[in-house]
Amino acid sequence: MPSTELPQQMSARRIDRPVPLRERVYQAMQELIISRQLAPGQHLVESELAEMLGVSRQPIREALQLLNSEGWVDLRPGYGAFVHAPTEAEVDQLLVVRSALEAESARLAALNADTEGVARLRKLVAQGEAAVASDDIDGMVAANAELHRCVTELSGNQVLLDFVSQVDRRVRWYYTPIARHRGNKSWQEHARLIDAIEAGEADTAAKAMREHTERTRESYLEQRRENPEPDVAPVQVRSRRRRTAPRV
Amino acid sequence: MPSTELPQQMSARRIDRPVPLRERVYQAMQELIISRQLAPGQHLVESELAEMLGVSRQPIREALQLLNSEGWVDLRPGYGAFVHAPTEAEVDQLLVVRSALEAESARLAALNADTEGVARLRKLVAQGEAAVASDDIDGMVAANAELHRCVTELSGNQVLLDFVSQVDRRVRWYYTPIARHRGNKSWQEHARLIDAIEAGEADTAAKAMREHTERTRESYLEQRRENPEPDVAPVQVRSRRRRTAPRV
DNA sequence: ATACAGTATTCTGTATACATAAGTCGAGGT
DNA sequence: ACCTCGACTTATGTATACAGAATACTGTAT
Repeated sequence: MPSTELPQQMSARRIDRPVPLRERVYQAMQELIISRQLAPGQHLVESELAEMLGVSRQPIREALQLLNSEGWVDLRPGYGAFVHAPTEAEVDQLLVVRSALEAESARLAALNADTEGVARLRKLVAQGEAAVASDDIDGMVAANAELHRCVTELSGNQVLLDFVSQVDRRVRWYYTPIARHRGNKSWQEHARLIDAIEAGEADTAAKAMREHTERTRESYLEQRRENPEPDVAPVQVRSRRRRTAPRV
Repeated sequence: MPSTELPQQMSARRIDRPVPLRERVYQAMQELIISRQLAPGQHLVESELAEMLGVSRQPIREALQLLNSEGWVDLRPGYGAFVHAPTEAEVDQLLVVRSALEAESARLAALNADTEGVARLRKLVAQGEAAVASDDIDGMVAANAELHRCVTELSGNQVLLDFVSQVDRRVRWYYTPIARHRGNKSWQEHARLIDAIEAGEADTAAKAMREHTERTRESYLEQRRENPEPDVAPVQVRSRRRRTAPRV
């Protein structure tokens, strides 16, 4: 198994606080999963992970608890941890949840956002359109993610932000191999959304966001059907290697 | 610190699977928190919990990870775990999230529910009304919880059910000391909701649920203001006992 | 009396070690 | 050839032990 570096320091963190290994492990594993280095369905052996990341089993176990609670891995008691393999139904369901939460975000943002907040949104739209114009796909995706996050922040509801963030990370994972599409259209929808937020029209904003996310969802499902990459390793139960060590 | 029994076996569980201690600890601690035996703001010392529950620190730590990720306790790295002390703002925000998620549940239930599902809902309403009639408060609360859960189940969206369940447990915690009120009115609203679900009127159902939960939320906040029990122990930093052991 | 600095203690973070349950492989019988 | 039973292997579950960080206390000086 390849060795991997643990992130030295996490970003938004109190100064000089040594970040516990479990958090670095959590972060590292999440990225390994997103990047498919740990494939869906794969059996995660604690001792292998420990060796791979250069830590003991304990921080691994604690990180696995978190990853499990957020739907990244499945834990079978007494058996082990497995990278979660989302089914198409589950992806769809998750996108529905996101849609509902983001619509609520938009509604609240319309009620709460001040002019400064709207300005932030406008700026992000400009960034996104610029990225589209220059065919900068990563920039497009980044601007999109930030825009959605910004709307949720402007809702002023921290709990909502927590939930949306959680959902979003999972969606982005499922989404990763696909992503890039629906460029221009999407930004037009964004503009309309922000108009509603600026005008303080809660219902309009919610509706705009819902239609926007619904369209994203449809487009996602469509793409996925054309490109049935994901649940390739559906029931791969165990990656048991040879029983006995290979003798030289 | 008083000693406490760990639940011997959990309910919905594969047969003969020994439930890991971490899950029993998680369950036990959640109940200790809900029942206020562990008060908001209280510093949870791992070794004390371990002794109290008769296990080692490791399962305690793993349970704390879960409890943290679900908002029951706060972890300060290098310092310790504290029972989360929800502020009024947070409770409000959580209720908003629940409102949004349950409205979505109702919408989907209207689209998905079959006659058998509607029958289940009707039966629960009957139970609730019976409980109201006989002044059986616990029965009322239970029927109410089951009804809401049932609606979410009928949505056919498992992911949504997971999220709603999580939110619900937290809400119920905040709610515990208050609960009992708004009896009859609430059940009338339920009936209207179910009518909409039966008729397959998604928007009406969603609206009914939203209004219902909004009203519950207002009533909750009102009650809380009259009865400002919760964040009593807001900043109690540490429950350090004596420095040196008391000599006899 | 108050502020500061040093010291002591407690707790967390992490690693190691052992017990147990789950699963796999192989042999033997039908 | 297939199925069943049994032993073995492996990984998880749990406990214990140790190092280090954070905090609270105490004593002293101003």
